[in-house]
Amino acid sequence: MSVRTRVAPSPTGDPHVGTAYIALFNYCFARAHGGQFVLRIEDTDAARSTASSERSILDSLKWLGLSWDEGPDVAGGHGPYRQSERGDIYQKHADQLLAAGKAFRCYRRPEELKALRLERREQGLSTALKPSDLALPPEEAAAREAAGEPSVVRMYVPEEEGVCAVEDLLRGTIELDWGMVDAQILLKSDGMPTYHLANVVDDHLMGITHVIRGEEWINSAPKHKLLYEYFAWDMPVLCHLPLLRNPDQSKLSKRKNPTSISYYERMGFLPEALLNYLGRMGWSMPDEREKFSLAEMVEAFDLGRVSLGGPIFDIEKLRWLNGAWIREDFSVEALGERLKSWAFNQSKLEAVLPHLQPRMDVLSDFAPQAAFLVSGELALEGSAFESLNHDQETLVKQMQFALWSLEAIRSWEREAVWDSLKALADAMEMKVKDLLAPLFIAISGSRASFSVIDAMTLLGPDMSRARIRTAIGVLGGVSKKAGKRLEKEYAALAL
RNA sequence: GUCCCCUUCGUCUAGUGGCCUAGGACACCGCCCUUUCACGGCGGGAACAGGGGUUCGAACCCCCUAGGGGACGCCA
Repeated sequence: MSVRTRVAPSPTGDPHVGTAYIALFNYCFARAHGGQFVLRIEDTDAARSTASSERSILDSLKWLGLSWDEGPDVAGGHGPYRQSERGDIYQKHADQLLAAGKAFRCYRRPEELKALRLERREQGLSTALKPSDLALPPEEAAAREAAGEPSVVRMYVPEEEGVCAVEDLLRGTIELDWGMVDAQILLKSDGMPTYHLANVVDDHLMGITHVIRGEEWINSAPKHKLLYEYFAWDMPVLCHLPLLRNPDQSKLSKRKNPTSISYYERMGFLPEALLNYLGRMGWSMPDEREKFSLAEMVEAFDLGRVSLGGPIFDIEKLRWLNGAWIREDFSVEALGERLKSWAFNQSKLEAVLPHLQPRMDVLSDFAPQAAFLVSGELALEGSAFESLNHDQETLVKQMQFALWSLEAIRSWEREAVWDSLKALADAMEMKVKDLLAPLFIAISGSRASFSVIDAMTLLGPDMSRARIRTAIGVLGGVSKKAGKRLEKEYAALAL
C-alpha cells in the first residue's frame, strides 16, 4: 500500500497549515497500515515553483516531524515535476491519449473560451465546455496550426446527459453530472501538464493505492476517473477530507487569518502541539483524549473516525493545547533547549544584532529593543498612535493600504517589502516616512525602533500582517462599508 | 447561475436505533487554592437547524426545506 500527498507550494512561498493538515492524515493513514508515505511537490507554474518555495515546504514538514519515504523513482522521486527532470512522461502519455482518440488538440484562444463560457452561463447552463463546443472547422484549426498559434491537449468527455458515480471512502457513492465536466486541458500550451494529468500519471507510476486530499477536489474526480479508464489503469481509493475554515466559516485563507506554518513557528507554537491540534480537526481519539503525540495518533488511527463538517481553526484552543504541552511534557532543561533553538540561537541573534548593535551601550539594552521580535501579537492601545497627529481614519487607511500591498508580495524579502511600500507611498503622493510612521507602531509597538522594513523582514509575512491587522483593530477597525470604499480607492491607485 | 459536499453547546468534538432528562474539551462566569498573576481543583450557563416519514423506540435511517461551504481556469 502506498499513499501520496501532493503538496503545492503556496503562491507566497510560505507553506499553508492546510497543506500540513492533509499531509498529517496521509502520514497517519500510511503509517497505521504499514504503507509508504510519499510526497510529490506539484506546481507547473514556473513562477511559483521556485527552488526556495519547494524547500520551504519540505522544511515545514520536517519541522512538524512528518517524515516521508522516498517513493519509487519516477523521474525525480519526490521532487517537483519540471519537464526537464521528468523525461517528458506527461508528453508521452498525452500523445498516447491523442493517438487513441481520447484526447484532442485545441486551438481556441482565451478570449473565445471566455465568450463561450459567458454564453452558456447566460443560458443558465453550467460553464463546462465540451469537445463539441470547442471544435473549430477543420480548415480554421489547420490555419491556426499553420500560423503557429499555441495549442493545448484536452481530454474527451461524455456529452450526453447522465451521472458519474465516484466512490469516496468516507462519503460513499457521490454522483456528479457529466454536464459539469468540461474537456479538461491535460497539457498546457507550454507543454507542461495540468494537475489532472500529472496527478493520474504520477499516482499510477508510483503505485499509489489511496488518495487522501481536500474536499475541493471532489468535483474533478470524474475527470480523474475517466483518465484512469482511458489509460486502462486501476484507480486508487479516493478520500476527501473536510476543509479547514476561518472563524467566519469560509475556507481558511491568509487574508483573514495567519495561515502559514512559519507564522505558528514564529509565534512560538511547538510542532508537537500544532500537529496535535491539526489531528483534532475533524478527527478524534477513540478515548476522546485531547492531547496526543504523532506516534499515538498513528497507533490509534482510523480514517473512519473523520467527521465531515468543516472545522474552524481556533487559535485560542491551539494556544491552550500548546500550553498543556509546555507544562506537562517538558522538563525545565528541555524547555530551555527549545527556547534557545527557537529564538536565542546564534543565527537568529546574528540576524538581529546588526540592527541593535549601534543602539546598545550596555548588553541589557538588547532585551527591551528586541522584545517585539520575539513577541507574538502586541498589546497595543489607541493612545500609542496619538503622537502621530493624524486622525484615526487616515491612519487606518494608510495601514489598510499597506496591508493590501504586503499581501501581494510573492517572495518575502527586504527588497520586495521596501519596493511595495515605496510604490504605495508614491501612488498616494506621500513621503515614505509618513506612510511608515503608523507601521512602526503597529510592528514594533513604539516609534523608536530600527527600520520597520527590516523588522518586517525578520518577522515574516504572516506575523507582520497580523500585527498590522491588530493595529487597525485597535484604531477602530474598518467597517464593511468603509472597507468597500477603501477597496475602491486602493484599486484606483493602480499599483 | 449550475452542480457537489456538509449541518450536535459560541468553537473543537463524543455519539453508527434503546446505555442520551446528549458526554468531554476550549472559551465564558462563579467558588476554592494562593502574598500577586498564572497553573490546578470544584461548580454553572450553553447544542442534536426546521418539518415530515420509517420504527415499539430516533441525535443516529429516508425525504423535503433552510443554512453554511466548495467547485465551475492553459491554479493546485
